[in-house]
Amino acid sequence: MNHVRTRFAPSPTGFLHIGGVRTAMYAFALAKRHGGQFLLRVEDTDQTRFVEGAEDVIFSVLDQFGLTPDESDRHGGDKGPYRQSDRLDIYKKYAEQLVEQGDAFYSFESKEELAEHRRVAEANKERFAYRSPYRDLPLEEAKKRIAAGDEYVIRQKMPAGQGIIFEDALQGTMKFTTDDVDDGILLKSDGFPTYHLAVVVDDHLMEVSHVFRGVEWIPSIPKHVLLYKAFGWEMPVFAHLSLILDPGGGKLSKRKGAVAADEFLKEGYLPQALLNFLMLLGWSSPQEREHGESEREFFSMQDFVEQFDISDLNKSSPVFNREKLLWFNQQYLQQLSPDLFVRAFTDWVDHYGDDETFKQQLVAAGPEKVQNMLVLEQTRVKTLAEIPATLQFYFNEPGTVSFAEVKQLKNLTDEQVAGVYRDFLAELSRQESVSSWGHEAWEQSVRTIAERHDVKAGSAFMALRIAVTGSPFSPPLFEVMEILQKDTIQERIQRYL
RNA sequence: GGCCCUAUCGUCUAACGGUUAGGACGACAGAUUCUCAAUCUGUUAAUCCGGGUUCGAUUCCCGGUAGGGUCACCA
Repeated sequence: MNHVRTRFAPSPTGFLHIGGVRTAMYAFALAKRHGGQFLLRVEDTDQTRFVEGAEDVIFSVLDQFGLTPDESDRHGGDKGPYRQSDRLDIYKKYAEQLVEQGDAFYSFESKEELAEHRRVAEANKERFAYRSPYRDLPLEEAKKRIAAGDEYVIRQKMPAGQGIIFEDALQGTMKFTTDDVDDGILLKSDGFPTYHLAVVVDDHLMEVSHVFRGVEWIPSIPKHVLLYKAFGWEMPVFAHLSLILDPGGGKLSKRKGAVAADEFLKEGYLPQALLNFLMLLGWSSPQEREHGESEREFFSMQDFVEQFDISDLNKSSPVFNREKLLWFNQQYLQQLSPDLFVRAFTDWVDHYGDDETFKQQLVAAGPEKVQNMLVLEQTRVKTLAEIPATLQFYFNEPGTVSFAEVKQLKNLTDEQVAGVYRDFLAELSRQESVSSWGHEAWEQSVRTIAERHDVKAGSAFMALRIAVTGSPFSPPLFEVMEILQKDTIQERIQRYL
């Protein structure tokens, strides 16, 4: 495959759907696999949907996922401009060319006429493709009206009864007829192109070789095919990607959690985990089949790039399974070296942390102590966002807990619990520090104390855990005490006496 | 409703005419453990239905059913 150029072409709506990341990833991978270019084009032809700062979101998200474009408005490239609103004169020129050729026409219907058509179509229960009454208006007459100041659009002139056969790299062969297709608008009355015109013109001019886009574009394929034909341009290879479905049915929606790419990041997912999860939604490695490596499901972006091919994609639509994503994230979190884990968390706090008190507490504790705390959490959390809550007890004195509510302590007498606390405090006061006490000796002491008061060792640990952390769930007690240090431990246990 | 697409455990998927239909997530059970996790082991569960084609269909064809997409001066 020579000269592979792919593109990602989002609209700047202010947020990037997680499905868009998957589309971009596939496009990115194909380009990289074949030593080609991956470009980013901003499709901002809908003025009514202009959102301030939306382009920043797109660039920032792609960057965080490592899907950095080779060409774009911000990365350079000689096929620009890469923002459609900066290409208006280009679209106008090509639209007018089509009019001159007879493949499009100036059209003057009012909003009312259009609404009437729609009403009739609906009443008939069946939908007929729209045929504009202006499609056969002599060009001279149309030009006169325009000169007179009439508002106009340019519509594509759909031929009657023409079969269209389309070959999709993923979907296979599809057949359509122009009788089902509208005389669709190519150039709007505000001078902006519609998607159909812009996408064809741009993909050609930018020399895009492979187009990845969602299946929602399939119904408009005939329009695009006819445009390529009218211009006499060769079509790129198309792959219409399945849509990611919501567990509740339909397109992945916001009902149950995030759908925007940066929301997932904010929720504490690692980009590489997200990417790995996403790539498996509709793709499976060819190596599985060849080598029987059916158990493999961890792929770095590099692994993916090395083996990605359109033919390994699935046509059916996958359901977005948040449990599995969570599992992937946990796995990736665990695989991180302690240093990288700490870095991932501190980066996350810098980016998304909104608790100023907590941030100050981290600074006050110092990097070494924070690292010690974090290492204890590495196998215990599934997302980075869970971490702040788990560290609270280090910084804030926990409330006291009623033992009656704690399973292991229910059957103990007040005497027993108090005895354990008093003896432990006595032992502790003899130690220089928790660290110098040492894990072995510390644990032996607790066990001995437990025995002395006729309490199970587990219950003694639990009683201490509750006093020190305020919760029946915590990281290993000795390590926790080492971080908290002698004085704090004494104070906290003292509260129960 | 018209047009288009899809259909293997609850979910993601493998098996490109011949397998005891495999793996992963989840769930459940056990092991381990000072708790919760993590880890290890095991169990659970699928070819949508009906016709063909074939010696033989998860796999090919047709129909049904179900799900999805789309029918804008939005992309």
